[in-house]
Amino acid sequence: MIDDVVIRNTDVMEIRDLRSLLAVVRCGSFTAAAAELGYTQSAVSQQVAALETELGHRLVERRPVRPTPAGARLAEHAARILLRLDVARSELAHFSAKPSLLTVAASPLASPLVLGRALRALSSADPSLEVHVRSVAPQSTVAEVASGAVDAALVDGVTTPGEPLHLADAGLLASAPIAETPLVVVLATGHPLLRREVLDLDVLADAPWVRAPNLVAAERVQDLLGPARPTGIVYDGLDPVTLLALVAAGLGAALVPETSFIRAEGVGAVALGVPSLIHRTELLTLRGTSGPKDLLVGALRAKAPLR
Amino acid sequence: MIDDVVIRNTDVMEIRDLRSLLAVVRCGSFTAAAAELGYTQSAVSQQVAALETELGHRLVERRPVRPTPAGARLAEHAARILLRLDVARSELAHFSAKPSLLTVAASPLASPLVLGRALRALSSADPSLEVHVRSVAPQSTVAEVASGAVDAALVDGVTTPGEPLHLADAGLLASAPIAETPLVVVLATGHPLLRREVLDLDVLADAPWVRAPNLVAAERVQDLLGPARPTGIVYDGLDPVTLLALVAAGLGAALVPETSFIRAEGVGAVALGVPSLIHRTELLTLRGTSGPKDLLVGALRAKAPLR
DNA sequence: TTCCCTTACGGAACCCGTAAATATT
DNA sequence: AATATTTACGGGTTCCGTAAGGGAA
Repeated sequence: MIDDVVIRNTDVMEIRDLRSLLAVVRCGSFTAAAAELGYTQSAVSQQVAALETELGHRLVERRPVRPTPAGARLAEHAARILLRLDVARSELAHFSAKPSLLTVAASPLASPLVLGRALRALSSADPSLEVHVRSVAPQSTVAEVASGAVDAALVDGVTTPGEPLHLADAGLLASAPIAETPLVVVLATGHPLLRREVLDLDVLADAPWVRAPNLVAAERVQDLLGPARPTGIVYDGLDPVTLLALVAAGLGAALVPETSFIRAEGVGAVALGVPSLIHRTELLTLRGTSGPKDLLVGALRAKAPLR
Repeated sequence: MIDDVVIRNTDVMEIRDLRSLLAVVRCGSFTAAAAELGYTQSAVSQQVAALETELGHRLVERRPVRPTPAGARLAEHAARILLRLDVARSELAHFSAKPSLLTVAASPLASPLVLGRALRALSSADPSLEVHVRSVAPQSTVAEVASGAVDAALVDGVTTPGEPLHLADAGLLASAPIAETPLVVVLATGHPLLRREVLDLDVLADAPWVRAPNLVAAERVQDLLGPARPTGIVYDGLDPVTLLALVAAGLGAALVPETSFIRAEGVGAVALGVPSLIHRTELLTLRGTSGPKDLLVGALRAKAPLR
């Protein structure tokens, strides 16, 4: 009759609640988050409310649903925790099964020629090994490896020479350097800038760009371009040939790794005159597990220009 | 009547279970882990059993209680997840409160002179600011900051010149370099090796050591010494003067940062002839929060020899 | 009104503690 | 036999779903 009220299991934050918070923050909606999680809106609402009372902070503003600073920070932690849980589960799964199937993801511009040569060496070494390769956007390679959807992933990105890409928490996944390639600016044939030997970024700051976030994650480039938003269009696909076609059509410039492999009608390339920027390829795998992926790691390191 | 058996919430691993697993692995005993967690042995047993069935792997061997490879790996993940949860909670706590009390932890050999000068500058700049300083072993500084027990921590360790100490997951805590100091070997006065200009490690490999893991975390040194276990005694305290007294008593050599501050009767020092090893001090704080600790960061960076 | 989140409430599942059983030294 | 973990079982709590309530566009 008195206050036999039990506030709440003021225990530690639990994974369930953190996952719901993250879904709400990402979806911008309780309803959508619930659908994604397989709960009712009510359940998600209660979970977030429980977190908020437990922590004593409002985590998301409602109408519109938008994270508070505290909520955004907590969601960031939650994302890393959930990623680590994925990795943990995937690693455990590999403790028992050891199939003769090797699944590889590769971002489209991640040194496909090196991958090709390595896989060829692999097949001739062990013809019974079945290999599956899939193209994914660089942003999703970490999740693919972490969830165990693939055994290994080739990723590429823009960084400074010798500097790793820092794709996940240090030590969460194993990453091996594979290649570093100069960056070039591709332009439509006949573009006046093509006459130059090298191109500096400030020359290109005002030029229209064809941005392809799924092909070249270019935050580093944007940083150097300064606060000025690059003009131009966005190509959201995964196909380098389409990107080059858009450039050839005169829609703007694009930044790609120099590779003698990709040639296209109607485009020309000029070296990028920014020595601190380079295109780098790395191989991501789970740590502390063994399997057919180790063969790939070995073959790639053998073929790799790096080290 | 039939099989209305509900196997178990095959959901995600939950924090509670992971924490119990970690406690069991660390304690080497279900009973001790339960006591530490405030549960009964039975509860801990059930939690670990639940994890094992959910993941389909035996995680700890019983009698004696010892983690399997899979369990050890999972416990490692669990430790990092729990640390991140601590950080998250501490950060959230700082989103509201902003007291005029600054609490600092420092490992004993972490450039105490620099800290002193910085704190003096701080006090004269803001006399109303109350400052508490506490000495802790270097191994526990991360936990102190993560749990919010202190606002900042000065840590020292042995590393390679220019190389950070890598004390936590990258980006989990903010770390600022403060100082790098050469390492010296201290020996009892009259020791024949004191006549040399520099000492190489192989000369010292067979010599007796006074190891002080709470003063100089020396895994890096052990690595270089090779598989041969150093002989000698272990000093488990936090007091450099006691360490020097043990050395002066002739119990063995010790490795400490060169500092004109600490002088003791009966010991002499020789430079360590291993240029790849250096003593480094860093300052750890929470990220994304502000408070009186920012003043300390500023004052230390101003006084710091580095950068 | 409509949409979306919150609150109320009830039932089912979960989780931990007590206690008996079992295994190892 | 003593110590330590597992299993059985019961009670209290938590948690989610249904459904009603409320506020903003």
